[in-house]
Amino acid sequence: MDKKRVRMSDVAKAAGVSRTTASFVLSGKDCAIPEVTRLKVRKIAEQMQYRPNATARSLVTGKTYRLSVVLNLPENFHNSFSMMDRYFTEVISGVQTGAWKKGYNLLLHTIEHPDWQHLRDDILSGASDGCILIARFADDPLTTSLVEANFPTVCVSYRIDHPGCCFVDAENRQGGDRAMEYLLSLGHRRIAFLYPGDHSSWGWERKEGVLDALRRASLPESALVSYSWQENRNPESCWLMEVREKLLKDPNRPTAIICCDESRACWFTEHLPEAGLRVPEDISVLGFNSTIISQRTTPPTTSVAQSLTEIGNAAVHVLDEILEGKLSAGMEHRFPMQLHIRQSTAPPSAEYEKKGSMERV
Amino acid sequence: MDKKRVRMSDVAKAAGVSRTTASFVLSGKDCAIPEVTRLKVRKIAEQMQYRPNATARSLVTGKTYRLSVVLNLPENFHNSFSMMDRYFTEVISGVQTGAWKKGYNLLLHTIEHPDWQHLRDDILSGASDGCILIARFADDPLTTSLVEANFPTVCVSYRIDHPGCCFVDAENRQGGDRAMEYLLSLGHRRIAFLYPGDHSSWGWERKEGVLDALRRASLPESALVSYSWQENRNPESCWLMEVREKLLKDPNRPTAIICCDESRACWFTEHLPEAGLRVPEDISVLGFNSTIISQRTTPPTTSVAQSLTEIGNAAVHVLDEILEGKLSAGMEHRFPMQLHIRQSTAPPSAEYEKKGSMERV
DNA sequence: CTGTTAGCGCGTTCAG
DNA sequence: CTGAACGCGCTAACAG
Repeated sequence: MDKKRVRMSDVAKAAGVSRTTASFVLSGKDCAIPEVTRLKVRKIAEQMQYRPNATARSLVTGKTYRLSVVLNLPENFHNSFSMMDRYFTEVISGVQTGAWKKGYNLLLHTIEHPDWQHLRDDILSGASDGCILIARFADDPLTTSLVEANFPTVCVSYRIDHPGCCFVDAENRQGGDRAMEYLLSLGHRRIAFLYPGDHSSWGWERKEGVLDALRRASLPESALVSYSWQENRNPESCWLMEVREKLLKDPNRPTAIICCDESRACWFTEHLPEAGLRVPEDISVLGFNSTIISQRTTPPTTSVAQSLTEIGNAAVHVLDEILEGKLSAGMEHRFPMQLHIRQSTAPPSAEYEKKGSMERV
Repeated sequence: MDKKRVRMSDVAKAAGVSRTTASFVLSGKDCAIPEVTRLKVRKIAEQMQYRPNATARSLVTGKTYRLSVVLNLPENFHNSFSMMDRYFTEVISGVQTGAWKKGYNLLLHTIEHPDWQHLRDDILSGASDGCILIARFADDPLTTSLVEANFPTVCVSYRIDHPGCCFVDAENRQGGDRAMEYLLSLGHRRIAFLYPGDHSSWGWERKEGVLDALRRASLPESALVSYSWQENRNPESCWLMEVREKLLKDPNRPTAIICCDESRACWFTEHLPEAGLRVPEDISVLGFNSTIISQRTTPPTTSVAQSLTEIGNAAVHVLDEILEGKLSAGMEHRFPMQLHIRQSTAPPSAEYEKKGSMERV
């Protein structure tokens, strides 16, 4: 079997010095130890293939140089890993870069079902110095419990209503506003708004932005038809198809859709035509995130972009500052959103426009 | 600041029992401790918000229930994180599922440049029980050094030439064979083969498979024109464009391309037409992996699929068995590959076919 | 069935 | 500058 790992005391003995000395030179402290001894100890350590034991070191220093990362669960439990979603891929990419720059590794907690108490215990076990939670919800008990336990925590793309909550997110309100402003400028006057529901801070914020633009244009809130996928517990496709059915049967059909989720938006871009609604001739589709997914639909989907890698990166920086004690709790970082106009949006067709105006009277 | 965490001894004291007793009931051992004391200790622990310290526990048990994961580096260093590649996304997804089933968390080592010695020390620091290396190369010094250090290690999608090397991969040779067989059956007689080079086990294996099919059809090896991107150190696009140039200028131009990398294959599907080569009319393109990336090019790209999630999942199982001592080193797991025929491949056009036959005489 | 004791490997203080 | 000594929080012998 494995011979025992060589310990620091082994190195010290072999080098003919005390363990203290060995400890000092091997942890690279700037204490006053003669250059000769330093070199000798290092050389012996190298020869003996000495590797410091991270666990023992963590036990005494209280630092692990690891950051916990928790993704949310996909809403349909078909797929076990939200990382399949391009959103997570990009955020994690930014987190990875930030972690590297600050000298952390990432501890990816594996979860398959919403057993948040177990997950909380795992996070609080001391295996990491802090925690980055990604795309969870405003009513998430896990987040609340971590923040209340005073565990260094940063939320990405959402926040909870607690004074100690630190988070990094996009300017969702501004993004929603921009999306709506654009559709209004094209002439749309009846617009469907598809979002997760008000338990999601980004869903809620984007909705507020959309309403801002509506009010600024002096249009009634009834111009917006909201659909929430919050309560939906059926497989994904069902909700999408139900919404499509409702759109088709609506006598006063919206001429545009704003959909807060990228993959759902893309589904509409590609699957409304099957049901007889051409995109963008009969109906415009506007989504969010604007990753490669939106770029590659037919036609490409207009989308409100956020810099996901930048957000992930910032999350690590904020967490690092908390850990360094440079930051008080309750910080908020926001990044702007930007509209990427593609071919899934166009002015409403004359026919629908006319019909719309008549009914508005 | 933070009050000290409550320790097991605090719980024991509060419950009026010894630390041993507390330890036994809190680690859920099946020893004979009266139900009353168990309940009492548990209740006190709950009230005091006791969380076992994973570091201390690991120090004494020698187990962390963490698995190290190391991705390779993207070959162009523009993008810091290979996880942006769909290949990694899917493999990690499988790894995550497997890890969850076996009760492990994942330790994602952050690396930005090829400082493999530092990375090796990090992996050998005892912060994890074993290691999964993904899509590295046959000559990778990191892999060699870990295997030789006898650290529990599983390679995914590659292997090194060492008796102790455990790996999980697809049947690359069979996949290459199948791809070539298919193109030959369409009538292609001159085919370009784009691969990383022979330092990559999958590149080499797929090439062997391609040659198998060629030999079986009694065709000369000269029917295959190989291009390797191994030596290429320029930005990605340059290599792609250079190959495209060479294809264009080839008087005896191949009528089909087999490209071992999915995103490169997709680039050809979409960017050969710009240069005047229609796909598939003038030239067929066949790639690998067959993820959503291949499905969504215009036209969709024919591709040899492998079940990446299954491979990732298997990697964890193999590693777990090694850790449980159920498995000797040097295991190999292979998964079959399957051809997904799409619209980027077709019989060679009559003109090229004729020209090809004349020149073959 | 419970308490006592000895480490796990390392960081750090405090006399020599 | 070094060695002895203590403690991080917990597990697991070994006695009582």
